[in-house]
Order: sequence, then structure tokens, then C-alpha cells
Amino acid sequence: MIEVAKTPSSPWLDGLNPAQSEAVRTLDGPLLVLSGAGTGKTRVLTARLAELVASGTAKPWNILAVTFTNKAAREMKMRVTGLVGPMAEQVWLGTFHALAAKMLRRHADLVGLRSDFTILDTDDQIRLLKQLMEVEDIDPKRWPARMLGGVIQRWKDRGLPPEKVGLAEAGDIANGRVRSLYERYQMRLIALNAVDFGDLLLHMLSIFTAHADVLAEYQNRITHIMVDEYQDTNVAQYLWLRLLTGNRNNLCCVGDDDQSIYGWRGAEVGNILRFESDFNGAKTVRLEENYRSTGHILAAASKIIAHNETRLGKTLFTLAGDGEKLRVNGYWDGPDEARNIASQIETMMKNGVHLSQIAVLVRAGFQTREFEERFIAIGLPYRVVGVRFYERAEIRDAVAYLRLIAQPSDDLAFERIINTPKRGLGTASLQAVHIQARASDKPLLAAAIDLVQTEELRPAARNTLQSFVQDIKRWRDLASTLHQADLAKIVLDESGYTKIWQLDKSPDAEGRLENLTELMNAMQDFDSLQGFLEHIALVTDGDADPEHGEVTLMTLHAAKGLEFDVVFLPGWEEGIFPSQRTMDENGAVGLEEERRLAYVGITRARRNLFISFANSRRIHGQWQSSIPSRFVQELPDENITEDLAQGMGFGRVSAPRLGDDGSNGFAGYAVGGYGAGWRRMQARRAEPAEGSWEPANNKTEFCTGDRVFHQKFGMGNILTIDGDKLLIAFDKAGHKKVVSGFVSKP
DNA sequence: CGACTTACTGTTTTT
DNA sequence: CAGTAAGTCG
Repeated sequence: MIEVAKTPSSPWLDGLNPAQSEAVRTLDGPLLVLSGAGTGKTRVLTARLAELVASGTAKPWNILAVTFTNKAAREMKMRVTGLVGPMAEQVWLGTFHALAAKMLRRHADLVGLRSDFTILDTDDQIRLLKQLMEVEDIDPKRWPARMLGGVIQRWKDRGLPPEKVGLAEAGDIANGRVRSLYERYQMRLIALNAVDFGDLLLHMLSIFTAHADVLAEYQNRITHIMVDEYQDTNVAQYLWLRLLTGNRNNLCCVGDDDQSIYGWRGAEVGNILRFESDFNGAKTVRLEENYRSTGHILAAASKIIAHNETRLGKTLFTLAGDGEKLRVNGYWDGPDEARNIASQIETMMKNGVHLSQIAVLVRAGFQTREFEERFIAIGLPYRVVGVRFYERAEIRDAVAYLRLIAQPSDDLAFERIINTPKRGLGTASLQAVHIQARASDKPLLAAAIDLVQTEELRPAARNTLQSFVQDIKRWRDLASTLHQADLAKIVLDESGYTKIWQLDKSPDAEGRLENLTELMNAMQDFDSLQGFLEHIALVTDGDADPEHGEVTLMTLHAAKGLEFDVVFLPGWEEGIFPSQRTMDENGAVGLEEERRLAYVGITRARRNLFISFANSRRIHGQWQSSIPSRFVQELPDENITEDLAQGMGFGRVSAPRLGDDGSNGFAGYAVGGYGAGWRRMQARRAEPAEGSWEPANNKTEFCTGDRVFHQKFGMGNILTIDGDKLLIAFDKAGHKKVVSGFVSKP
């Protein structure tokens, strides 16, 4: 390496490897830093930020540094402060949403909002949509509000306001009424002086597009932009970045296309894949030296991800030794898997491994249950990451009180608490308030104040409503003199909310009371009630602090960015992981994302990795036999040791090796018999040539009316065929939808 | 208005 | 199976 002259006072440049160093020293022009798992991404990001300031290339306030999570933003701020001191405070540093919210509050009037707008969460959105769906006459059974909310959110992710949504793509959803639902929803949000998460970006886009002066102001001020986790950006975020970058083009994006796992949430891997053609003269730096995992782990991860077609390609390497091979375990069933993993953890614990260094990572939240049950049974300390604090019902109720106090026009908060605790103000009373509100064009709370002056409600309801609005007013007056935490205590006690849980006899009531106390503790640290409400609107992570002497149990998604000495990856079975639904909905693209998830999971481990699958599992109360994930098959022989349960003739080699089309994970499998798996294993051994093995049952083999046999349902006749999905009238089991791979001709 | 019963439906979720 | 959501009765 050539010794480059450097300022002696730049400690952040010390110890960087050549690639890292190059990324840190490339200060101008478009730069893509492709950083594989564990290659020191955060280090590069913070060092480069420090270098920008220290070299005089940019003043702190000229720099915009964007992350996805508050946690990442916090860490970056801390580390940059450590490097350059309090100057770091001046950097525009935060999440996409927090930065956009900050901007939007300055220009709210340009889109018809006031600067004190409320930020709604998903729950509020859904409830609002349900109301509007009634108006639009959309059947909530056929089209669940959650789903339509998702559709609208996706449009927002793509930067599409209602008028830009193509008729074609809106056409077949909810009989073509989603578009007008979206329109109505947006109007309602403005009327409520509220925005949802997607609006934060969307409104800024429309302001930047319609008001050149506003955009110019930001473009002048921001000369350098840095983006973390670029592979997770959606179209709206991309457009926002593009507009802010202007023609300076000083944009540095850091990310890893192989770790893009949020496509289903609107993230566009395309953004990172296209970077070089998107930004003229872009330079790409690859960080490929991994400082986290041992050789076998890294090799397995690399070889699995190599099965993906759509990637920029990197080759991770480590100077650490090979370490131990991955262990691949087959178990009889779910409980067997949980029992074995739990006892392996116990053994490690006895051998001095700290529990905080052990994680069990699952594909979906419900999979943690089996482990929880086992861990409780043997008294193994654990914690489940994922149940978000601010999404708990009791917290949302409490916050709704505070929201209504802070913002009397917050109708959603009003609706949430008007009858919580039960005051006898049910649908009839609420209806009356709604009518009054619509007639006078006022928020619900104001309408309620008017309504109690009239004879409209029967005396009992009127009195109750009267005292409710008076309470709110009284608390509102208190808010100016009391600290918000004390206010919260008074509100919860006086409203009778605390009492609900004190009287509740269900086992989790105590926990809920603790959560409320926790909420008030959390409120201590804020300057104002407003500040606290802004925080909870944009922060959902319940601070996953480690070092707690507990095994961590969480989803693969939640594990991104974390690392552990020992990682267990259970449930590697077709249909679970890769998830059947993802493959059904997104085909080959979905399968590649699932594989990236596998890659993320594997690369979380520093030293020991255990992958496992079970022969049968109880899903929705039904026992179902399962087959090992194709990802098990993709693990290279030389990096693993395989352990099967006693007498189980069903090894990983029996996992499907299919084309990556995601079309039919089960094709050709006589599921249910271990013998079948064993025979396949023999067959594979005998004829291992790539692609030589064809699925036995091709979907084209079936015709409507065919008589077929199913392992579990018996004989039946095919009614309809939809791709590889068959609707079959079984003689005994009735009508069932099954995948063609499950049935055979007799 | 609210308590109770019945039917349905089950991923991942940085903000 | 188990949790929710809508529907029905008192």
C-alpha cells in the first residue's frame, strides 16, 4: 500500500484497509460503496463524514446523512461526535422519515397542512380506511382494509399521488374503487391535519416539484449527501435524494444488494443495481474483507447467495481461520427441534458462552413460540425482539389521551378513547358526535363540546360526554404547567384507564401496567409533550439493548445489522423458508429475496452456526410433513457437518434442487414418506450432474376431470387448474386447493 | 350498549 | 390451535 500523506489529526483514517480508505477519501462525485456483511460499513460511513468536515470539503451543515432506522442514526451521530466533536450536531443526520418530517413542518402550508400536523401510524391508517371504505361502499371482507392500505402505501412508496396512479393497475382492485378511496383518504388526512409515513416523503416530493425556490434553498445548503442501507430505498426516497442531490452529484450511497430484504415493503433493489448508470461518472468501491465471521460461515454464505442471478457480485473473504463447520441438523418435529436447540444452548452456557452472544433467528414471528415454550420449561433466560413497545394496545390508548390533549383536532385519538374505559358512550353517541362534526365542519372534540349544549343526546350520555370533554379541557390546562410525565400519570389515573388493568384478571394485565409505568419513565427525557409525541410517531424500535444475559429470539428481518457468536437458524423447510407465500406472490424475484434473507441469517454468526429442519410440523393445528429447504441443499458439502435425528433417513440431499423460478417448490415429491426422501437421496448420489434431475410430476400432466391421488386426502377429481394450483373434489375430504406436486395419477 | 358466540384466517414490518 | 372480528342476543 502506498503511504499517503495524511493529517496527523485524522485518527479515523488509521487502520483502514485499501478499499475502505478509498471510499473514505473519495469525497466528491457519485460514489457507491458496496459493503458486504461485516466489512466495516459503519466505520467507513463515519470516517468519511469526519473526513468531509476535517478536510474542509463541506461544513457540517452542508452534509445530509440519511439512515433507515433511528438506531443507525443514533449510532452514527455518536461515532461522528467521537471523531469530530460537537460539530457533528450541525450535520443533517437522521432517518428518511425524521428528516422529511423536519422539512415538511417548515413548508406544511404548501400542501394544505399546518406545521403541527399529526403523524399517523399503521393502526390509525387502517381505522381511517375502514371508515372511508364504508363511504366508498367497498366490501371489507372481499378487500380487507389492511390490504388496501398496503396498496396505497405501495403507491406512496413509488412516489405516486392519487392522480398519478394508472387506471390499469388500480382497475381490478376493489372493483376499481381503490383509486377514489386513495383520493378520499388523502383529502381526509389533510382535513385531519395529519400525514402517514409515506406522506412525509410524498409531500416533500410534490413541494420540491412545484416550488423550485424551496428546492433550490435545500440544494444550496446541502452539498454532500450520504445514504446508509441504500439497497432498502424505495422509489420515493430515491426521487427525494435525486432532487436534493441536484447537479452537484455529491452522493455517496452505502449498501449491499445481497442484503436487500424489504422488497415486499416497497424497497427497490433496482436503485442500487442501477446506481452506476443513474449517476454519471459514478465510482464503485467494494468492501470485501469480512471482519466478523470465520471461513466456513463466510464460504457457505457466499455460495448460497451465488445462486442469485440479480446481483452486482462481491467476493467476501476473511483473514481469520476456517473456524468450525456449520452444523446442519434434521429433527423429527418442531418440539424436537426446540428441545435439542435449547439443550445445545444449555451446554454452551455451561462451557462459558454468554447467553447474550446466542441468537435463534426465525423466518416468521409465530415460530418463536415453540422456542419460548421450551425455554420457559427449562428456565432458560430469553427475550423476544419484535413486539414493538409503542404498538401495544395499552400504550396506544395512553398515547391517544395525550394526543387529544396536545392536539384537539386529532379525531382518531378521540375515537380511540371516547369509550375507553367504558363510559357508556357507544356507537349511538359517537354517531351523534360525527353528525354534529360534519354539520359544523369541526373536529370531533369541538363537536362534542357543542353537542352537550343541546338536547340531542339522552341525559345519561350527555352528562358522561360533558364530563369527558371537561376532563380533556382540564388536562389541557394542566399541560402548560406540569411536566408531561406527571401529566400522563394524572390523566391515566383520573380517566380511569389505569383502573382497567388493575381490575383485569388476565395474566398479562400486570405486564400492561408495567408498560404504562415504562411509558411514563420514557417521557421523562423529553423537553415537551410535543417532542415526545413526535418521537413516538417516528420511533418504533423498543430499544433492543443486548448484554442482558439472555438468548435472543427474533426474526431474520429484525436481525439485520446485528451479530452473535452463535446463531441458530431453525425451520429451514420448503414453504416456511423460503416462504410459500413469497414464492406464490413474487415468483423468482421473491425466491431471490428469500435467499438474501438466508444470506443475512448466515452472516449474523461470528463463530458457530446451526441450521436445522424438521420432518413434520404442526401448522394451524394440523400436523404436516415437511421437506428440507432448497437452501439446505445449496449449502456446500465442504463447509458443513450433517447430523440427522436417530434413524431419520431424510437428509438434506433430499431437499429440492429446482430451477430458481420459484414456480413449484414441491414438484415431484411424494411428501409424507421418509422412504421417498431416502430414495431420492440415493438417486441424487447416483446422478449428481447439474440440472439432470427433472421434476417427476409436471403440471402439464394434469387435465380438468383427471382422477388423482393425494397422500393425505385420498382419491379425487380435478375441478379446476390454475397454474400449478389444483382445485380437487376429494371423495372423502371435500374440496381442497392443492399444489400439483402433492398429487399423482393413480 | 355490551357480553357472548361463531366464523375465519393465518409472513416478514427499519418509519 | 388460537386470536380476532363480526354477528347476535339479552
